[in-house]
Amino acid sequence: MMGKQSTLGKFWGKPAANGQTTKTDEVKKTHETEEVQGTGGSEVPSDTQNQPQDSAAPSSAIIQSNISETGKSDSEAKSIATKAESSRKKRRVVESDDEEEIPIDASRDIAMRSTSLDQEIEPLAETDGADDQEPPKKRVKTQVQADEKEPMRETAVEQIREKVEETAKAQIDQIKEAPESNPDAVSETATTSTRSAFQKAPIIDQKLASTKSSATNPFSLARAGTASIKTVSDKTRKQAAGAIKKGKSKGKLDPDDDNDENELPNDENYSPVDGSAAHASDDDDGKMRTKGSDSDEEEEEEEAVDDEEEEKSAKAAASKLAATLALSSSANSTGKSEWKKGDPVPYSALTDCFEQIDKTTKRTLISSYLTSFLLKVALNPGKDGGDLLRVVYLCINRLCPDYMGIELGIGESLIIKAIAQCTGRSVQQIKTDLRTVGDLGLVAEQSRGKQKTLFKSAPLTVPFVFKCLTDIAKASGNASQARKVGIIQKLLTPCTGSETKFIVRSLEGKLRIGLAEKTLVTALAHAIVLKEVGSKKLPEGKLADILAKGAEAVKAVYRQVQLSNIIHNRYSDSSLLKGGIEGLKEACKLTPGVPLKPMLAKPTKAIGEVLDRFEGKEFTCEYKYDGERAQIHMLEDGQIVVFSRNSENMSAKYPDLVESIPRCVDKSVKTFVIDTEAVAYDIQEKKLLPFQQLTTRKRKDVRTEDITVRVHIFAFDLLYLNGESLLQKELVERRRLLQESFHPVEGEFAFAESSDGSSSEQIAEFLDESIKDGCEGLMVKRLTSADSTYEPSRRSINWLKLKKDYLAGVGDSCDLVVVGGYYGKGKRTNTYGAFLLACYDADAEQFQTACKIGTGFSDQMLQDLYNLLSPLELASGKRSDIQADMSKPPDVWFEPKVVFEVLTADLTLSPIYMAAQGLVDERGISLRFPRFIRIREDKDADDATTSEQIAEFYEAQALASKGNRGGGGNDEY
DNA sequence: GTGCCGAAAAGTC
DNA sequence: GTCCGACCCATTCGG
DNA sequence: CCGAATGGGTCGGACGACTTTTCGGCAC
Repeated sequence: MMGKQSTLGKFWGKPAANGQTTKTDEVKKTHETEEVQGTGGSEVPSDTQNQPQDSAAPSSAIIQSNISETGKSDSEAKSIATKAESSRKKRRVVESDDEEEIPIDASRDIAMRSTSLDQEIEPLAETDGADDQEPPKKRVKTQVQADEKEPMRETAVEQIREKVEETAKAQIDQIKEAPESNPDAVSETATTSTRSAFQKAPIIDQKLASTKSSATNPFSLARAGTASIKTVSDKTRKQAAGAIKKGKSKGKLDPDDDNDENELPNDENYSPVDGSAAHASDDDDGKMRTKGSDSDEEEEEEEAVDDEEEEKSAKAAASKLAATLALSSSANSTGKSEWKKGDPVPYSALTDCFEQIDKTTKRTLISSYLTSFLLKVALNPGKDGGDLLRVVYLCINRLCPDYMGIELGIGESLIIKAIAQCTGRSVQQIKTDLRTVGDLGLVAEQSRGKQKTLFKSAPLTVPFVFKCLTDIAKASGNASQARKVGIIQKLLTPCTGSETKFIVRSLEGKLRIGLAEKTLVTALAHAIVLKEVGSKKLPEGKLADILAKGAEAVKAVYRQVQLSNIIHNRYSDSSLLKGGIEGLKEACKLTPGVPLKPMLAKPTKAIGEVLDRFEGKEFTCEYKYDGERAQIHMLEDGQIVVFSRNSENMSAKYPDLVESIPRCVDKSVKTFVIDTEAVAYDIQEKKLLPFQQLTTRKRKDVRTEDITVRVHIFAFDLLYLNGESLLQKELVERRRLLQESFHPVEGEFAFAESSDGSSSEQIAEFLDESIKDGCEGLMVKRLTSADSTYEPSRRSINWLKLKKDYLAGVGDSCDLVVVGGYYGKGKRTNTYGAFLLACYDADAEQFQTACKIGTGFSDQMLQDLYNLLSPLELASGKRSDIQADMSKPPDVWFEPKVVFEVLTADLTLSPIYMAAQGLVDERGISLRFPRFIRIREDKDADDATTSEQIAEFYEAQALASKGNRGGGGNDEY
């Protein structure tokens, strides 16, 4: 133990010696006399890397194996699973006609009801209608896929174009009369061409290699590697198992033999799966880059260069993308992700794509993988044409646009329950696995993997999965949880291979593959462009150019309108892309009633940094109110709608605003969108109330009469006025219009306090003021120039926020004892992911929990902390001198010994933490936004911040804002 | 059935 | 909300 | 002059306190 201590000592930052001292230190000078005797450890953290891993004591060996050996958990799981297997009940789920339904219907209805967006959604409605009438096709087909009749295509480019061409053609006449039976000419070519392509993948490879210098350049680089850096966990292994039969959907399945046939050779070609990409070297990557840009230059003139250099860079990027795209498309087809024309997209096709994405961390690659998949879907979007939309939703874990507020109502516990039932294992077993594996999806997959499937159910399809998810979301009321679990089982049962994993992750709401909305938008944009380009022959530079432009256009639209709207409006109907990219711009404009992503601000560490950035430029400082972001819209009919920061419709929560806002608007104003902060307000005292007060407002079915917490609006931006979008205007202009169009109303509406001063002193002074007035700090914004436009989510961080606790040495910092630990998940698997901290009650000689902490650690630190703390785990559980709420105990208890220095923004009264309980309130005190700073090596557990100190901090904080807030801490609630 | 309580989920920061 | 890490892209530095 | 190093910006994913809402289970 000792040995370890000192070894580890080297890792930690220096003790307080020359670092800043904690607030605690100052308060408590008495203790301070002790010298920092640099355990040899107080050296430099820099040698951390070189530290031989085994240098720590014995336990670390265990840890080590734990960490590096994924196999371990694997085998564990295996044994458990085998046991469980016998008891497993087999459930055969026959896909019902449910599948025929178009799930989107539901959401559409809701949309119409809950917001006035009928217009927006119209296009979708149409198609739905059409499809609904379509008689359900029975798709029992002979589905021996003609495997390969096509001679090889010349190049990947050819291939893509061809695919585009024929399918596009086919699609049109096809949709309405869905080719019933066997692959007719149309559908066949579509499928086969790609399929054969994929089977020949290696050959293509060679060809490409030889033709690299040819005109097809950008595509030829296809083989850029996915030097997979990710954990070589079993997912790769499993991949092979993830075979799917396609081409059939309902009814009994045929022997899988034919599948296997397809499968094996493919795997053969593909087999060094992770290596598959491996022949692709970084070299290639490099070449690709340069070549791409070369060609670029050649192509220059063509387009009116509206945007200066940005344009160029975007192009370069796109050309690269174009290149990777080819790769992805050929690689993509390696998975068995083909499906027949008119058939619903197989879920496995999607998960294949996910797997591919999961293997890389490179965003461009991710994007191109996705692009080629989306393209495929776009060309063959299922029988109702809505699969693209569904796929997109599945990619970002949504069911519908945010503002419709459809939620799954499913969390970890329920999923665990479902998995347990589905695999016949106990909830406890699953939880145990979760600890070691760190991901429920993987746990589920492993659990499933052990089961023998006697029957094979029909494979999952995207529409079916989507339908299940919406069903889950819709379920409510009595026994709804059981129903949800039932649906989950229905989903899980037919899962093969990695499908399980992704189903579960979808339920959890986290795909965890490095793909999220932003990346998806670019991928979608590229897919759309490619589809438009279709069969047209273009010089490759041109293509890159178009790609870039398209992406830019779609992104621009995306900034104004939710992603889902884009698709809703344009891409869900069968005649995908009616209006094309250009039409898109027209169709998706900023409209009152449709929320846009609010602009965000970047944290700033010092006033100096603000000045650095805004040197010599005009800027303004505004109060940063401590409330809730509220984007308020007024529609043409005078209706007021309030959206939250995450585009949730909050109108129901703020009926008072709906009533009062019109009073603040000038007569001339017909429609608007303003960006504001809603702050709790004491109408009697005319003071702002703390955030905690605001959150106690009811959220649903709020009637104005029984509102207890009044709200004051502080407006700081105007995005739309009388039919015109102001996003592109400079902030000065927007602010001017804002002030012209609205007028403050005492106790209800005001403009955010602002100051245009630009010296360091002025800012500092204003910052102090803001805090005295009960705000969090300042927002600093450019006033003029192109950098002052309102750009939702682009340079998403064009505003700066300046909070007192960011400023070095200003914020409250405490030294707290680590008393408990929580196992980490995801990338924190195999270390603790968070810790339970306590302060010290000197009188009672007890430790009182104060907060958990899970941020501020580097990966290395987390690792080191595991090594340091795991020996302190108490087998016997909580020590009796630790006061803690036991309803949700940590995974492990520690002997109180290690002290963390922790920074916090605020202190809050807590329902569950014990710190300083009884000193200022019945409740204990906790920390808002706690983050780890360093280990206090120089402190022992009983040198930690004491309860009294915590209480003092709290009082001081209440005092500091007394000027404008309800008095002290006691009478607030 | 009703009312109460606790756990889970979702959403704010 | 905070924070870290990987990637992308542009710029600068050094041979 | 070109490749390597550097640095800022983005994006994704770990994790925090606290509140209301919803649902299941239990006692009555």
